[in-house]
Amino acid sequence: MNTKSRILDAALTLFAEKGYHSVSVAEIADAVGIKAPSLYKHYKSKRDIFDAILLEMQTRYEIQASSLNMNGSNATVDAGIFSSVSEESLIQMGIGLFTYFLHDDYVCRFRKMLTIEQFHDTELAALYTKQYNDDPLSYQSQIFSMLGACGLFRPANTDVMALHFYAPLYLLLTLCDREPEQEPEALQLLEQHIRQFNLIYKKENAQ
Amino acid sequence: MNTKSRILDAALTLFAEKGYHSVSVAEIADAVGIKAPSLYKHYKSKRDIFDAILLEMQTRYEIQASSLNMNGSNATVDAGIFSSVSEESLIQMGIGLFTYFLHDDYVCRFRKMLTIEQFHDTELAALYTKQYNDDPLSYQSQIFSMLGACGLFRPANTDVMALHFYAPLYLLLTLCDREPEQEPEALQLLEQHIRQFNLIYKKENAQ
DNA sequence: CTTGACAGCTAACCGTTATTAGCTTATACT
DNA sequence: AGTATAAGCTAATAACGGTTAGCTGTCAAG
Repeated sequence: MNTKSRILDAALTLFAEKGYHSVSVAEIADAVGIKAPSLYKHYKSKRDIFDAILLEMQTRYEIQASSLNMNGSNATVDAGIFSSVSEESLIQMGIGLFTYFLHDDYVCRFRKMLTIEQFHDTELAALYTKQYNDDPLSYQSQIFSMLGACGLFRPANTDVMALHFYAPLYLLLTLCDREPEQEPEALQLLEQHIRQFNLIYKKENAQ
Repeated sequence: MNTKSRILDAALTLFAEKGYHSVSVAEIADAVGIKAPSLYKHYKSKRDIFDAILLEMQTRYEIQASSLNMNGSNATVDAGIFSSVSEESLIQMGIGLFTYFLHDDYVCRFRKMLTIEQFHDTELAALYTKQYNDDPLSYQSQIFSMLGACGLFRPANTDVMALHFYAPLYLLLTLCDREPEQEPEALQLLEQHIRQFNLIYKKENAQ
């Protein structure tokens, strides 16, 4: 990996732990293994590094999201995948989403950074809300409306269903960001949550 | 209000918006209407101000929590209150908890500050987890286990029930911290959530 | 009236911070 | 070979950070 992206990587790690202001450029340089002034050969200011992280992560997210059709309007989730939806496949979806969010190194550090910086700037606040509230919720909502149309789930307000499905996931995710050692309990609770969710919303006669 | 507590108040406001490190003592002094060195007549360091906020808010919380019996072990929630539990009373409980968390000025600013500082220090992380995850969840769990014992709710894993009830509340709360103008939609969604929750878990023959 | 504590001020200090200037070296291109 | 560009370095700068010293005025207690 070249120096320019190693700087980004080191900066992201530090920003995620202590926040933008609490990290000095010397610290970032140290983590990369160069001296502070050398950073300026690659980025024109400290703020520029932050902005580059933002840009990088945003494009990364959009690629990921559009490949999953998680982006707002044009919903074309393949209903075929869920035509034979089972409890296990729902659990797999939940745990998959959860562990991706939790273990992808970049995603994880970026989320922590946004968490710390969200009140500084309305742009960052909007970004956080989009990535960790609005997009996942509308994605889930679409899935449940399809499952409802297929007759697999009871008819119900799909926005609320999405909230019921996603909010526990979100809570446990932010918990594990804070206390990584609680991950096993969190995973167990997550599985119980999805099982109970399935029990509650699934039509008795379905499958 | 005397200067000493006005300093605490101003500092909390600033820390909640920008985080500890991004706020200078000059800024705090400015907000109070004095010069920076005068602060040192009341607190011996910047860190001391932060610690005073922590102490103040922690005792405030413990008073509030013990009056609601939200504190961990000794659960003696008065089951009588819920002996005639209705959908409306459940909604009132949820919205009451929500608006208290959201509108109490001190509670709100302190939560934001903890959100920003949670990754700095394991003590702060533990405090956040206690106040916004563990305590509310175990409180709700106790309530639901009582309601289950009364035969008003279907038997189910009460920890998961608590998660189902509280997690949406938590998500919407952190959303409103970030985007206060979304409060009306959040409140509406919250009410729908509780209504659906009630519909799902309540025994059909109850009442 | 005197004294002493309190709470404010200005000036100064010293460490840290982001950033710039200018030098050196190595690599790539002509 | 010669030259230009890239990427590192050291040294320096200017601003800002928290903090201390020391002065002034106020006000209550003796």
